[in-house]
Amino acid sequence: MADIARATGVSPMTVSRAFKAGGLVNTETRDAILKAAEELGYVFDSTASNLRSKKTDFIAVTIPSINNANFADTVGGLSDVLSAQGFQILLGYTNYDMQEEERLIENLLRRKPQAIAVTGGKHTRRAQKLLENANIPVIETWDVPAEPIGHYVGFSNADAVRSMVDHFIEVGYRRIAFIGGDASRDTRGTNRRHGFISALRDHGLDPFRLIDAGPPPISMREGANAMARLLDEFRDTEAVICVSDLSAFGALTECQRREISVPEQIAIGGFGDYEIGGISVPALTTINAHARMIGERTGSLILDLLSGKDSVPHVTIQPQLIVRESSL
Amino acid sequence: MADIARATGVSPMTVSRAFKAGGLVNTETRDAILKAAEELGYVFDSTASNLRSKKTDFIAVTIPSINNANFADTVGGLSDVLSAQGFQILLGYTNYDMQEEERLIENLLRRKPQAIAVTGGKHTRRAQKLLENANIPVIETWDVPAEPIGHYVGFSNADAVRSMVDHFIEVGYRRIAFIGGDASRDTRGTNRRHGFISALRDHGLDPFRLIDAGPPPISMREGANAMARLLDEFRDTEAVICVSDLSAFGALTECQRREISVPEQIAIGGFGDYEIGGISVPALTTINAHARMIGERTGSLILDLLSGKDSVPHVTIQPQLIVRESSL
DNA sequence: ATGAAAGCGCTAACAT
DNA sequence: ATGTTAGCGCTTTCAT
Repeated sequence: MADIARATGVSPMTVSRAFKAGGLVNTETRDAILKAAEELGYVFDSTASNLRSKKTDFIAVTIPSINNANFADTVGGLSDVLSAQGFQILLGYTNYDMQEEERLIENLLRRKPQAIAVTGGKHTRRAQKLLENANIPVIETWDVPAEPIGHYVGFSNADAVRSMVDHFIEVGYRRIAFIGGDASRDTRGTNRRHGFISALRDHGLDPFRLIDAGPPPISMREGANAMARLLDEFRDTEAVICVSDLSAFGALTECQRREISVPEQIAIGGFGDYEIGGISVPALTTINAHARMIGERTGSLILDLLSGKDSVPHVTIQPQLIVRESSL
Repeated sequence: MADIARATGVSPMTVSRAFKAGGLVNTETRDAILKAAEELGYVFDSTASNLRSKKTDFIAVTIPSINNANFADTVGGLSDVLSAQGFQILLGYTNYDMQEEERLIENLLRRKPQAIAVTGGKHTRRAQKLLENANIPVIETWDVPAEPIGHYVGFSNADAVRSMVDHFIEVGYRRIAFIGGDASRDTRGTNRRHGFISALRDHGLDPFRLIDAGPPPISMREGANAMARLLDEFRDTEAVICVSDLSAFGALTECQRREISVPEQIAIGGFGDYEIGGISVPALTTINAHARMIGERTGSLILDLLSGKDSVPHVTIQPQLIVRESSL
């Protein structure tokens, strides 16, 4: 900036102002400054700006895995809303591990983000404390936390699955199984399984057809393997709900390999409304959790909070049951 | 840091050293400092560190879209290699648009990353210049650039498709079509189509069965729509190669809906070795471009370059043809 | 509309 | 092993 100031015969402060959006600078002066900057190959140094102004325009975001279309959609929504306002997302992957999440949150906070959005409503004690003391907006997503740290944009995974169970029962299925929902790592999957269990109980059915598909992420292949076990262990199963569309599609392919027709011999439901479920033959009944909208709402909430606008503390998303051929 | 220094009776400089990895600090002193830091709820401020030390530990990365398993894999590989060494990735999405890429690169460079990895080997003139003048390692990926800016980790998309054409012809297919490869935005897709065209010509076949699936990203649905057009326009087609596994799977579902058997009535090939292709029924013949390895190699290359180790300037990945049921 | 002075919170460089 | 000094490149604040 000093070089540009010298070249244009103004003070560094005027150069600084010329680069800001609402800078109160004479138009001609600004043009001269921008021209000199381009000629000198000047690149604005935000590290200095960050330090002095205590504004980084970073938004920290943690997701379990980048390689999941649902979370990618959420980040996409967040990114579109926030980068339009000049924010840069600092993305980190927890790999579905709360210890890893803690490390990640600690590292991200050192970068002085102006807000942080985390996936899920359950964290280590220390992570919880770090977030509480960070003194920036904290938004938990994809869940309804038992004790929210700050704000949240989420939904009840259990209730969402319950709505699918109700649908299956209404259509006439009774011997219903569930695939996935590892208790050790994935709270959302676990909540979905809990929702399944309590819904079956409420209908007077015994929820013993539970197939463990291992810790997340649950691949299509693992869904297929789980389906194989289900078909072997509980031959009279009429319907199965899978923890995600990916495992549900894997389960479908296992049926295709065994020439078991879906839904005539067994119905299948998934979760997440991934693209695959809408185009597979048969198409998969699923729950649309509005992944992208979660990101967009989180982004708007952050913008409101940072601009001091008053805003609702909690946003509850309404997941939508989508009935397709696989359960009819 | 001053507070911690006061509380522990040392100088701020010692506190600073206590937080560094190889810090030459007395063990007891360090313990006392870390304890005081924890008690005071101190969070290290990297914005100040970044400015003073001219090291941000940021690595900038641009990809066309976050919602693509191939690019997500590349970022995953990059992230695993780099975050283990304390680097934070600054991710940006170009949405398959070179103008958007230019804006993105300009913004990312202001953050003073220590290296930048971009997807593809073609950029606007200005983006090219920005990268050249950035004075940090620049790595182009997923392609073999005509004029590399710095380093690259990639492969020839055209040659990869050529290997698939060779396979199709060897198996006996002659009337072969190609779906995708929009010329306006996606250089990788375009290169694949070029590879298809020149391979067919080399085999003495006329490559006129080209179905445009629109600008990227090409969804499964768009693949299905393209397949519908192919089946209507060129009824005697024996085989089709799609620009990606996603469109290939969409094409497969269109065949399933029309009760056209694959590969008996028409063979299908994809690109990218997405999970879907390995588990669909029939499984899809594809090209594994080693997306994750591209990320890992790019990460290692960056580590080498930043640590002054000498390293090969260009890494050429060897894509692998994977023959599955859909082309037998 | 522009300028001058001061300082953000660290760490490079040098000293002991 | 630890301390002192200075300063990274911006922007806040106050002045004109």
